[in-house]
Amino acid sequence: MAKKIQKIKNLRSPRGMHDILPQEQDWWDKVRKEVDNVANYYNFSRIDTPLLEYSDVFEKSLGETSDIVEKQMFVLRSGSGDRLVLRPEGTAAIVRAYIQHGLSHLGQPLKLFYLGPMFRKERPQAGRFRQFHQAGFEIIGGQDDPIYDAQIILATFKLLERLKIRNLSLHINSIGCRVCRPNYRKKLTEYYKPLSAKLCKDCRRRVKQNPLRLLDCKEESCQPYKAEAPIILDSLCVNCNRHLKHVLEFLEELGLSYKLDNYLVRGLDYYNKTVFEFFTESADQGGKAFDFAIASGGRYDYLMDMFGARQSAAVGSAVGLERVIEVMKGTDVGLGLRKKPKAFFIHIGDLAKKRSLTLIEELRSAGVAVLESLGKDSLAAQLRLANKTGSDYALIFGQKEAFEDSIIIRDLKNSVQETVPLKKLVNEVKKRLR
RNA sequence: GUGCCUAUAGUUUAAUGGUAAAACUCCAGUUUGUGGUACUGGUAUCGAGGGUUCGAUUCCCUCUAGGCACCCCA
Repeated sequence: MAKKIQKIKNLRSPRGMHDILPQEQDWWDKVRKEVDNVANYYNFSRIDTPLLEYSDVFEKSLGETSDIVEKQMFVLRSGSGDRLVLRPEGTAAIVRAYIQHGLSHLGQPLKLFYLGPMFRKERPQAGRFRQFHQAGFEIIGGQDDPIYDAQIILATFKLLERLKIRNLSLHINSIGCRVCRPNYRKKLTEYYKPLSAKLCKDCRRRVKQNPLRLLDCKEESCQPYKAEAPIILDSLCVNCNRHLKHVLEFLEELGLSYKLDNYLVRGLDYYNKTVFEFFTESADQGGKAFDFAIASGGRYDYLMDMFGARQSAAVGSAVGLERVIEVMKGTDVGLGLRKKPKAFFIHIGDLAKKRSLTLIEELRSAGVAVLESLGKDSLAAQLRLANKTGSDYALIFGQKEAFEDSIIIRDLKNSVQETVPLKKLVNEVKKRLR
């Protein structure tokens, strides 16, 4: 008795995780290619780390109270009971690899880049997914020279520029260091505490838990207080101040315009001194408006410290590729892909069909882009496909031609065709496709 | 994780308490070896599970997924 095949119902990709379908791949190819180009241009070497890491890599480094660690990590338990997590970001894993393999020996600082999927267990929204892709640049080790901050920003800018992202605005700020940040936090808290009753619900909580986040508030009623709040620039220590000043000078030297944004604070604990985000305004007119960054980064000397690096200096950036592609699609710039000319092979009859296999192979190995649909036997259907795929020529090989050792080359644009001997096929086709 | 809205063919959208229309796409064909037009036909257990009902795609509940806001973030 034949077993009944049970259909699997409700097949779906997991929440917030998407298939990248063939129609989408051109965009991704373009992005991957430009990441590669820019990395090459600035001498960044590629590094790939596992999708899984021991949870310590992120828990200790991003901050135990950061949202990512508290509730956004996918945690797995291995057979032996180790806690593994799907990486929620790239930097911590790269620093781990850097330390583990003693990559400081490759020269300092080391310039690395990566591209791959990241995972965060968030509620999905436009521009926010549970599996998403980031490309990033890192300059690790050596001195905490502000020139590296500028180089990272430059490389990131160059990538976005090459991807034709218009109306970019670069926001930059310094969040100080272990010395000056606590001072600023204290000032901020002292300023806000008496105002507590007048603030929005979220801000009242922020005063106690995460004062820096007060600067992020978008609530109308809080804006006046925000405007009067002390800004971090006035609290920076000499060192941090000088660092920021140099970064800005370098950006000016490079002709990169920026907006000093005193309200910019980043979510991860490991940042110090320079933090920055790239926004795009193009999406505001029509289409979806993004009020989030498409790329961001900063200096993370403390992450190096935490992982026990000798040279505790590092700076990096990450680009959200889904967001970038979304913006690219919203502009009318398009991909500007040049179509390669191609030929479509058509067979008629059994003999011709059989011989098609070797003929097509011959063409392909000679470097000719050949399309075919060997499973379709009707001439009309094959021609229709040739037309739809945008092929330039149809190579028609039928019963008659198979006997004569010839083949028809048909120009699909002007419907002119010519019969040529098989021997000349490769050369004739190559000549025409050039 | 919280709140609100949504869920019908591959896609975009209709209608309806009595098992579903249309457009585009795709597939096949319009008499046997010539395409892009036209014409014909085909493709939906109406997100999943349960409940109310004689009967639900249509009403109710749960779950799942999507969107928006919050949280946070690329």
